Amino acid sequence: MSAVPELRITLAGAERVVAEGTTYGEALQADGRSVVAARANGELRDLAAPVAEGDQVEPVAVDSPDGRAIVRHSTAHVMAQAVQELFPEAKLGIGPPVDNGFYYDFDVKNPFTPEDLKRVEKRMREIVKQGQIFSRRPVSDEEAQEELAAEPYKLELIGLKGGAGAQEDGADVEVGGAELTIYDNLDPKTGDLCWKDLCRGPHVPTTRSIPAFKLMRSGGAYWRGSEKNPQLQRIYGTAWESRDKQDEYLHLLEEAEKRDHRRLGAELDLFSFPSELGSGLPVFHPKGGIIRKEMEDYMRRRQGEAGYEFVNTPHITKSQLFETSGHLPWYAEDMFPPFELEGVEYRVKPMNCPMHNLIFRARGRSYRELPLRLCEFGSVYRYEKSGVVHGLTRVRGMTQDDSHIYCTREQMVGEIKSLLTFVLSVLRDFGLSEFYLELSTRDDSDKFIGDPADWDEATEALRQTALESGLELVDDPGGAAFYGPKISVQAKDAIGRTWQLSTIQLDLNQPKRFELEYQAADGSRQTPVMIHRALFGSIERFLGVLTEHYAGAFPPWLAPVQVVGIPIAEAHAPYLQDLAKKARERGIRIEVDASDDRMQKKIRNAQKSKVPFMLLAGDEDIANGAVSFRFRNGEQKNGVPVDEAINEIADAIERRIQV
RNA sequence: GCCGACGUAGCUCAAUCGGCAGAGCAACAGUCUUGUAAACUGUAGGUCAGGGGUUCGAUUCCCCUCGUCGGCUCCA
Repeated sequence: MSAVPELRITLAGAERVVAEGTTYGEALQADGRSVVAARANGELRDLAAPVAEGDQVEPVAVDSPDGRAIVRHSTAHVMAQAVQELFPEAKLGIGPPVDNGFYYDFDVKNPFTPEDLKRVEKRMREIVKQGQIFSRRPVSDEEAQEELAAEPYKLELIGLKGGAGAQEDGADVEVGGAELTIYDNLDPKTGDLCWKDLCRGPHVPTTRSIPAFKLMRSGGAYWRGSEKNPQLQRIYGTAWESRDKQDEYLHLLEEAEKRDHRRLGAELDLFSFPSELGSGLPVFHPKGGIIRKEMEDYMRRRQGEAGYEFVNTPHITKSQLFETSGHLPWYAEDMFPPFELEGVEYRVKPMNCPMHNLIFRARGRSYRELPLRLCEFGSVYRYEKSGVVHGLTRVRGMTQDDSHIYCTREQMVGEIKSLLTFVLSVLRDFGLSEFYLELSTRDDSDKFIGDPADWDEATEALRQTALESGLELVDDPGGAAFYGPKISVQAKDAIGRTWQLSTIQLDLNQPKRFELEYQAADGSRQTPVMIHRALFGSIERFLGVLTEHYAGAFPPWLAPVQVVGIPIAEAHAPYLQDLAKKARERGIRIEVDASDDRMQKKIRNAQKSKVPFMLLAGDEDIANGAVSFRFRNGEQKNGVPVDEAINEIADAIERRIQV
């Protein structure tokens, strides 16, 4: 009898010798709970897989990003099993882990109802409790095709294996590697096969290794992400390494719901969406109007300081202008339909750039004028498809703080660089502090116009600047505007969500199409480079984002009402009216609540409307020429002399601080 | 645009298995007024999203339109 051969491996940096046939789980002494998989030579593996000579082995902790993804992926399998048990006719699509959870797509005759989800979740809990074993089994293409003959979508994936594009739509989760594998779910007592799925893995060892999960919602989803394909029914769920983490996540969702700008917009009387106007067409009420005005005033000042020139252009134009710009051939389905006047076709504008081009072209331009920075709060209208309209973040009528900068090719890089600095400084003043950049480029699709060489040059200029900024840069291939590549600034809000705000787009096409020219120092005529720049994205969207970022509790400089004066009793109102008069002279937006509510009710009302400062006055304060603060967090500061109080408020407004 | 859910007073929600539509808050009126999140009493408020159909009778059942919400696709 020969001795069992031995293998040398490296475990978490230390050399070890183990018997052949040892699994990663054994080598790592993994419990399948805190450690759910292994990483061998960089590859994720099942704990049940055998080690190989020379392996570098690391544990994959359940609370690591990979660990969570594995738990989520395994939970998706459990869900699919439950669905097929309850709905035997359901055909499997794909079921990958995603941020915070997972989904699985099914082709079913009838979409899932909330009751269906409850049943599925109940069955899932039974499966988890049963502790079914995830067992990996390599198969040939032919074997897989035979075993999965009843799963048309899986068959399609087998055909795609390794093909380009498989990675983009999540299909690689099913058929990622060189060889196909099927995961069998086995009854832990009898070893009987309960269910199986084509899958790359790895998985947690048993369904008991899934610590916490919950089904969230269902909805339609196109097969492989294309609207040309049939629509499947997707169920989303969340799964976590512990019940606590899951509760934390669910709590975050609740928090996000409370911050929803659509809810706060109504509660704080900022804006509304009258259905009489049509979908995606907001109106701003006086309080929302104040915030907009503050935003716009601020932008006017900053742009004035930064060498921008203010222009104005109309909302409609002859359609011909958009032929020239290239919008109609490439962008028409996003535009409102034309209407005819005096035998000529007109359009509502979806973008301001063509009109700014006409201003540039209105007379001969000299290189001495460049960079020429035209800016406008330009209202544009886009025919957004009915299913995508969403609060202020996706509307059909919006105002962009739009600017078009015309410069020489030599100035291009410097101009983009200073633009990026400008953009970030503005966003910081609005209280946003965490950013990353996204570089949207063209791919080989035919929705882009112009010479690829021009695109390359423009893309490189943007990339160079983005890299120099030191901010994280994420690639977004195929995400460019039809006329040029763009950098977008993504900002993180107070609860960690990111929003696309500013965009900086380079355009080497429109200047040619509009035959824009300037005269260079040597007397020659040159085509300028054009940079599109919307800093807020749109004023509407930015206001929506700020509303969610601040949860409606705007910093004093933006708050519609900055101060509410609250008399302790009716007799104290005139004193506060005097104070209010003084404060208004300092530009402070103050109201005195002289209603016949009781003082406590007035505080409650002011608190609910998220006013930054409450100033209370009763006999005691009046005797001392003072006033008492109540802040939004409930703290108070009593007996502050009136002038001092006004100074404190004026100072907070001026410095744009949050209180 | 596609899949699904939903639409009752300004807001949040009841009720009617087809038979005169109800509450709290908000609004309005009156009474009351002392220290940091809800005083009391009363009044008014609805073509039950809009249109069509079935029915003796529709807010309730069916169809269409509009709008909202959750997804997909798309996007500032």
